[in-house]
Amino acid sequence: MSQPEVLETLSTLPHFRLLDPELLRRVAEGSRLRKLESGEILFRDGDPCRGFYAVRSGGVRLFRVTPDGREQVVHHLGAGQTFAEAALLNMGRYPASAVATETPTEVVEIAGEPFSRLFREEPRLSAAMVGSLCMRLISLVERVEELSLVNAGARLARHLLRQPGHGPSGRVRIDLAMAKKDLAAHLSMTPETLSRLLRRWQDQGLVETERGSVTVLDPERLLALADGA
Amino acid sequence: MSQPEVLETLSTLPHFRLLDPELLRRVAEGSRLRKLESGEILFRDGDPCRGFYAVRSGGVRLFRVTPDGREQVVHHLGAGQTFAEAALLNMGRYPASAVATETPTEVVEIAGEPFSRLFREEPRLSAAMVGSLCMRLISLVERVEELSLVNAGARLARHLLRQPGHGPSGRVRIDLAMAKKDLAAHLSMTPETLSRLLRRWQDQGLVETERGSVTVLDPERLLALADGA
DNA sequence: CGGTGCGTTGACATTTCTCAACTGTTGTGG
DNA sequence: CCACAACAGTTGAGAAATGTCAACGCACCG
Repeated sequence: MSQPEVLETLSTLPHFRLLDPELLRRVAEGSRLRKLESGEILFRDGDPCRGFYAVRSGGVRLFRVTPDGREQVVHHLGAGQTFAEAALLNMGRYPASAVATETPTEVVEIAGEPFSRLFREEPRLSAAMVGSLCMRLISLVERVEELSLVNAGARLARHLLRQPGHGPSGRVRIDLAMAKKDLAAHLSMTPETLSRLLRRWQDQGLVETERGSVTVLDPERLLALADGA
Repeated sequence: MSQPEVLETLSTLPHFRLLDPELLRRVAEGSRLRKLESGEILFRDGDPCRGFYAVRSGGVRLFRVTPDGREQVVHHLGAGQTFAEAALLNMGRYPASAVATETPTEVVEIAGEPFSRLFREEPRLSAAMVGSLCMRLISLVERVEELSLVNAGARLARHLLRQPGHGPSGRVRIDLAMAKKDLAAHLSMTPETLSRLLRRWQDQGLVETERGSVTVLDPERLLALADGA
């Protein structure tokens, strides 16, 4: 009964990726696609909780209105992100308001009642959600630790050392998942700084760089740099 | 039957803080306190999952051993933190090894079987866990956004604007939850830089500073700074 | 063959850190 | 109650890291 888009969107969410198709179908049954225009309000702070949401396309802004009428942005969300899970499962009311920021914006609304029941009756569902939340939590904590490092070199070194593919000691090739400029943005530095860092390390024999990959030659010294040497 | 320390530790965890006492007691029944010395192994990568853990005191390091025998640190944990929830609920095996890093280290072991059953039978428990995970997720995402800002001024401005207590427009007093040097560390800058920023803003009439609090006088211009002006 | 965008490099400006000195507060022991 | 140590916070000067702007090469794609 539910549109194919709903099922497709849900199946790509971290929360539900590991669910078996049957269970996923049951989640989808209680869900529907909503198309919004920029500025359209999805729910308001204090509203009773109808359900939680996954962004399929476009963008959503979560905000609170302060006592003096000012709008405080809590969060921006884009495709593939979910929100208001906690509101649904714990609080019964939305703790912030949500508005679409683009035209068109598509969201999947996972209705509260059928979902809550499913959540209660199907431990596989709650376990999957806890699992996906833990995973994201871990990667975010790592990200915070990475970004907390003061100097750009330490951030890059640490990032490289964390990548998988650290096979035999010495000569470890790491495939960059993104373009260098995106990596730079991820590490909160400019592409120029990234380029110069890699250049210097290459001159010092620490790494080799090719298109789309970096080969670590001396993990020891790189580790020292990551610790802030 | 369970030690009072167990109940006390569990009750301070975000996961369980909102649980009613009866349910908390049942979680505690399946838990026990373990005292470890530095270097003592709690579990190894690949072991079947006995349960998950909360650190009560001391520290725990999670690590993986790479194919070439190198030890890769995945994570450090301190008092009040939990780990291996996802391993327990989804995977059945630990994806990393855990070792105590201090003497003494106390952890509460929440045994897998009683807890899993409780998790399956008590939606309040799973809902509380999902809720606490969502909260932490949100605050971490905000932290990442904050740290991603390139210049120190933007990070500080954004941090101030996010604090609660924004009452009447203009003149908003914000009580600092921590000492200035800790705030500086939180924002990944030196105390000197923080001091100079506040000094400059004070001279420009943007804020006033007292011991332990900052009063925002001109939220508008501060917002511009947070956006990177 | 040209255009477009990424990556690199250089010169320069700015921010931020480091080091050092100084101030004020707090807490402590005599 | 006072001297004094310990520590947070401030301020200044200079160094280092990083960003900005501009130019260029190179690959990829129509």
